[in-house]
Amino acid sequence: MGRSQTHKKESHDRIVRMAAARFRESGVDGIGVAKLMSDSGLTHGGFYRHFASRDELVAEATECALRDGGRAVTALARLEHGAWRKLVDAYLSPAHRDGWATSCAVTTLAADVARSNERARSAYTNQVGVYLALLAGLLEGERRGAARSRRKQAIAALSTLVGAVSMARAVNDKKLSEEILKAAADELKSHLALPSTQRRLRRHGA
Amino acid sequence: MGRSQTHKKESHDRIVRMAAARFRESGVDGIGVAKLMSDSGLTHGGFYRHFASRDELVAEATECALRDGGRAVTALARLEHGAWRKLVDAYLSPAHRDGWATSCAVTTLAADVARSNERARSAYTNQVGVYLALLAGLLEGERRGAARSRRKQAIAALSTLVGAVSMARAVNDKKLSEEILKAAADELKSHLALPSTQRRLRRHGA
DNA sequence: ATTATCTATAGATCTATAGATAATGC
DNA sequence: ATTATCTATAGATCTATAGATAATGC
Repeated sequence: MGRSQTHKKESHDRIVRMAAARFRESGVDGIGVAKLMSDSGLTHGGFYRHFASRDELVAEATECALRDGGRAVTALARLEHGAWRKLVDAYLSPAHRDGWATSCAVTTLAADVARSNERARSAYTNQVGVYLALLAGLLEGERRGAARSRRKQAIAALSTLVGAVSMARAVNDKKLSEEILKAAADELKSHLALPSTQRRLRRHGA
Repeated sequence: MGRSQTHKKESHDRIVRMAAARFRESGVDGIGVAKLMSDSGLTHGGFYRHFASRDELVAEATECALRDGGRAVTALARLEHGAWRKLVDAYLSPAHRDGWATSCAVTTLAADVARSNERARSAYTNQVGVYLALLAGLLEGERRGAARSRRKQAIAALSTLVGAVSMARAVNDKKLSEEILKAAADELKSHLALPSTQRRLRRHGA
């Protein structure tokens, strides 16, 4: 039907975006080329005029998925007021836990990327770097110690976000799932966003 | 060749243990029934006399993988001295990061379990409960606030462990990977294992 | 005329089943 | 005689390719 370069680029982007969503939903091994193409409104025969191999799509879709999540997190981190709190609450929300297709790929694709090609892994590595810089910047706003200490805190905080969402998705006890999200959010907010005196009071009292 | 019930149980266990390792290595969708059977020294035709479906093996192998990791963590948690420190250091060690086949399934199979059957998810849920009880128990040893607070801290700590290992595996920058493991370990050890006065000093000084 | 996409298919692999084989336990 | 495992195969699905078709741009 289409023959123009523009049309081809649109098809290419549609396939990549579809794969970025479906890979997050079903896992990178959970959906095949034929289904991805038909979901994108195309037939599977055309696939290899767009990508040298399935693996190349995996790389492009991973890049796309990471960019998605990155945009959302960056937007929250740039808020004037309460950026840390809002970022933590959004990341650890039931909506993010349940919204696989549009979720942060640093959590959702972690295991798939670890077993995937170098291009996907490099995109993941860069995105982790971006997140750590954002989080360390927010900690700076809270005046928390030296730069080296802030980086460590950023790493621990990102780990907590990723781990909490991973576990909240896997458990099939709805109460436990929400408890995990809430506890991780509370700890991240109380440990890192309050002046140290309040922090002590909160810890030892009610 | 074999015909005894004993022999059958041995074959069954061998298949489950093989699957528990291979599923962690390659992902639940990353290896097929035929390969699992030949790796277990059997032919694929016999598979369905052991399991009603592939999904049943996924459930049993997930239970087995979770038990593996659980044993290792429980052993560390029961140490008289420095249990918290040793547990954190072992979980966040390069050896655990790289040892997929024998690693803690709460991290390694999180995404696969989340998309898997209820039996696998229930096993995962139970194991998370066991870990939280162990960690909260260790926090009690450190005299840290009320039980409710300890449970929250245990959830945040387990999230940090799981997230740090997930990311350390996915990034393809060796230095960043080790930095993630070390920073998460340092934060977990300094935040939770020191008396609160030392904690304040450490945070604001060197 | 070019080329993005389509139809059709090769060859490999997947889950699952049917029936044969051969070691155990009566 | 029973039954754990084997050989063989069905039918679906997977990645990848070859050649046909039809819309664009000269």
